[in-house]
Amino acid sequence: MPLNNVESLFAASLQEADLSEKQKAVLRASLTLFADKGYDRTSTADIARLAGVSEGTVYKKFKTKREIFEAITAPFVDQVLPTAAGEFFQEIAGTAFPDFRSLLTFAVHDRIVFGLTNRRELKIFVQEIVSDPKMFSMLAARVSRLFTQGLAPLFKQFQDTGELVRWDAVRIGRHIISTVLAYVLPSVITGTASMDAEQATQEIVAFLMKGLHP
Amino acid sequence: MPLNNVESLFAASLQEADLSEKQKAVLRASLTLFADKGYDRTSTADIARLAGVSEGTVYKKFKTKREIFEAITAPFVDQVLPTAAGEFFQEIAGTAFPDFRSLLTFAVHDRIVFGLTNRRELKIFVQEIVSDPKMFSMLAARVSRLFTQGLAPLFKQFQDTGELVRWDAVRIGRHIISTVLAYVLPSVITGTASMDAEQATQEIVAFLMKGLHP
Amino acid sequence: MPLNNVESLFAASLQEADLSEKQKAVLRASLTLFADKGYDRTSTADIARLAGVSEGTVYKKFKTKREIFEAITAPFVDQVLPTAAGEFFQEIAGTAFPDFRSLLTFAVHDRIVFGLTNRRELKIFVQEIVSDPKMFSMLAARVSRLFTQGLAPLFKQFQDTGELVRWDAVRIGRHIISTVLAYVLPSVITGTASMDAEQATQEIVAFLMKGLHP
Amino acid sequence: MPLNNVESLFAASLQEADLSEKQKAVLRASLTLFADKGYDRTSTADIARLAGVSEGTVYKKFKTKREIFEAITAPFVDQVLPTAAGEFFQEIAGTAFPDFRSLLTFAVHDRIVFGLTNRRELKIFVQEIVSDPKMFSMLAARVSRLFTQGLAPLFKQFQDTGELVRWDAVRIGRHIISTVLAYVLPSVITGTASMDAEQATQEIVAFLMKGLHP
DNA sequence: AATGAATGAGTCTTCATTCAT
DNA sequence: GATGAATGAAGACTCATTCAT
Repeated sequence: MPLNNVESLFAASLQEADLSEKQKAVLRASLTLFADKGYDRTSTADIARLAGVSEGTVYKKFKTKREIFEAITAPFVDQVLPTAAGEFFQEIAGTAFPDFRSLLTFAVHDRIVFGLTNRRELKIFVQEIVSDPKMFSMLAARVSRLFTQGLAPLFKQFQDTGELVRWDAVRIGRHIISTVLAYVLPSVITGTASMDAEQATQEIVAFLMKGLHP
Repeated sequence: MPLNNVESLFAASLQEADLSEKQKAVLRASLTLFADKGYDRTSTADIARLAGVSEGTVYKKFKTKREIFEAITAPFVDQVLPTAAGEFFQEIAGTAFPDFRSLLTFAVHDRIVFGLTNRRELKIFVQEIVSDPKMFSMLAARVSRLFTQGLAPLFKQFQDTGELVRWDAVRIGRHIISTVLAYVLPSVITGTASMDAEQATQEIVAFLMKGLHP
Repeated sequence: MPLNNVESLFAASLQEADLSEKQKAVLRASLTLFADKGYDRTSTADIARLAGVSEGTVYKKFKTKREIFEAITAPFVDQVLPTAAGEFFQEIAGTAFPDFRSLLTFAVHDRIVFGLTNRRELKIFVQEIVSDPKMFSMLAARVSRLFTQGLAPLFKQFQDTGELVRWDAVRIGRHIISTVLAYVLPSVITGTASMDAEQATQEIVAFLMKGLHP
Repeated sequence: MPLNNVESLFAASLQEADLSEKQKAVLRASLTLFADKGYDRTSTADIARLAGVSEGTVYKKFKTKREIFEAITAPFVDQVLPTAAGEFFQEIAGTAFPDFRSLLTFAVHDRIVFGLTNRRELKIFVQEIVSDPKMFSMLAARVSRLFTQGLAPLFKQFQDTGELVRWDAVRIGRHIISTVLAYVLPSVITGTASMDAEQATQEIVAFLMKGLHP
């Protein structure tokens, strides 16, 4: 079963050519602090200190503190989620899943690993979603589209074989996502990685296979 | 089916005798602003303005901004959650549920109504949980105890009749909670109440009854 | 040797008819707090709390915080000092001091007891003098007048008998006062009364008798 | 007779390399205002205005208003007093004083000049001593030690030659200090320098030579 | 007379942001 | 590109004072 190859999404975005070493340090420090204390409770002085640069340097590439935030989260929402979804599809398209359980097992495990790997970015993201309803709505719409457009045909295939209940794709997606999040979010929020991805996958799949059975 | 009779938990706490009308306005304004913009992005000047009082009045009863926050959330975590759980148990104990579906339907519906009714307090709560890992851990421990101590015997009863899968109480609780939250949290975060509690209850119960079947 | 009979100057001023029991409590509390923490660091809320009255009551008799201060210090400077001086003179006039040592011993002991008795009032006074040059100048002028007008004839008498050096009255006064203060002020500032007035008088007189000898 | 060469103690501390021109202006303005109005009655806005800088600048180097106070007084108590005492001793050790009068004349004149030169720092110091008994006790202990340890041998020398009364060093010190302060403090408190150091020295020495004679 | 809730100007402090070097 | 001193607009909080009851 192929593993998620976008493990270090943020690290990848740090490779971008137009960022000096110090700018990257700023991003890294911001990521740490935003995740630890939240955006509002992190000062630009904090960032400069942890990054080991001057306060002026923080503002050389990024015009505002908000821009730093976006440099961290925008890739996440604009590229990473779709990209991840894209790769996800390619995996799915490239692999002939013999049954729904195989697909579910792969998908759940993949997303758990993704979530744990990008734990800190995810936490920043979650904090913002909870504070900013617009961001939540945007994300919800995007995920809805992913299910209604991208995944619906796949679901139909398993619904036709009698392996998947004939609910609409969004409802199915909602059940899957909430079940996965129930295992991933505690690690994201507490910042600990103490989770057995294999065991979690087993438990989730066992529950979902029954819950989503026709 | 008995309905949640703690609908107006916050309103109830506003009745407390030692709060003047203006002090109550401060609490009300704080609740609104904290829920809308978050604790950090709400200034005491904002609160004073919305409450229609001077900034000095804000600090007459509450010595710090944080105390206002706690005046809103502490009742929630210290009394409301246990109280709600207590009433919940009394309902359950007082009512002889003929089967697991009846219990589940009641519980799910009750919590959905509770969540929607206390939408704004819940949002403030969620914002803090996401920012403060300690609060998350505390809440997780409390809920765990609720399931392992309070609900385990009830679960056992239905496990013996073959209606409920023989998983441990925490895992069962996790699946139930995450499924309910998947329906409630969107309303909490966006601040809209546009949700059909009956329909949601039906969908959730249908899913859980299968997922938690032995 | 007559003893200072104005021991409780402040207590006396508290007897005034136009002060209710609560108003007196306000004055008492203010005296304590001003002496302990200084005028600026004492809030009217502190005063109300220690006096056991409401904040409104503090302002019933006294229109401003400053007025409370003056109610404490004005008697001190306007009546107490002159009054004390007056009584002092009467004692001196009434008593035929056989020699300068007798006069000095009486005066020094009297002023030490006076200072220790009114320790807290004195401390408030000293704090204000140090902060407000005008008050210092006023006091200096008053004391100068006391010596040049009131005491000069007396000094002359002992200068004529060869018991007292022929310096001007202000200089003599300066030496006497500074020597006495060197013993009294430490107790005033630290707020402790741990001082032996008899021993101090002896030491001071021994030193002054030599220093002021022709 | 050597003159005190630490005349501009504060100015010297302003030369420190890690202070920008504006930071020095902040210290200078604070010194002026603290001396004029006292610490509590000086606002940081006052300081910024007089220094010609923004309020933010005031807090760039000094994290609190109290730190500014300490930047002014700490050198005074931690370095200046001991240093001054040290130089004072070296002068005394380096110079062979033929008699007690020579020593006294030098010491008194030196301390008068020192006090007048550092008039404003001294005033701030005095204000704090009067408000804060702890500071007074600390200073008193330090000065006591200076006399019992550093000066006692010197005193003994003159006591053996019959030039100095056989009182303990602290008592001798107390008489000297109070007599000097009687001349210096008026200038310190009123902020005027209108004093003839030579004349004052003469008067003080004349009085002390007699008062401290065996 | 007494209360205590209410006020609003003012205080210390923080912080995102700018700019001369 | 990088620095860090400087800014000034808020921010949380205090407090002397007032006034309806």
